[in-house]
Amino acid sequence: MTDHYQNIYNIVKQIPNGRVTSYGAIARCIGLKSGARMVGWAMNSSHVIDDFIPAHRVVNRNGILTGKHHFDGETTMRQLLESEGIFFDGDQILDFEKHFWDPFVELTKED
DNA sequence: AAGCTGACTATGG
DNA sequence: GCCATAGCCAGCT
Repeated sequence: MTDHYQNIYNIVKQIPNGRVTSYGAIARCIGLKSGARMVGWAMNSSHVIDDFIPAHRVVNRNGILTGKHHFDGETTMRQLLESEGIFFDGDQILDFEKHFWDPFVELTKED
């Protein structure tokens, strides 16, 4: 396998517009024992690959934009999500559960 | 080679 | 509800 990285990217790329998920959710979804940190690390490396990775749709379990500093601007991540219809309280997503996109559901339904 | 850091999470005080 | 610890492990110095 191309390592868990490819799996992570695969999941993140499937996050629909206006939805978000957490690092831990992705990690567990692909059975990543390494923990959620590796997911974040993968995001950091996502800028090297050709695929577009909507990393702004990946936040921590609290719905907080912990990775905003890795974008062009400190508000880029938030503005991207706001443009997708997500509201914020500072750096925290409002109604996080409503916007939460569970990778398990997507992989389970598989229609 | 050894140590530090980090886009995390869970647990305990 | 905030602060400290611990588990996790890939990259960087």
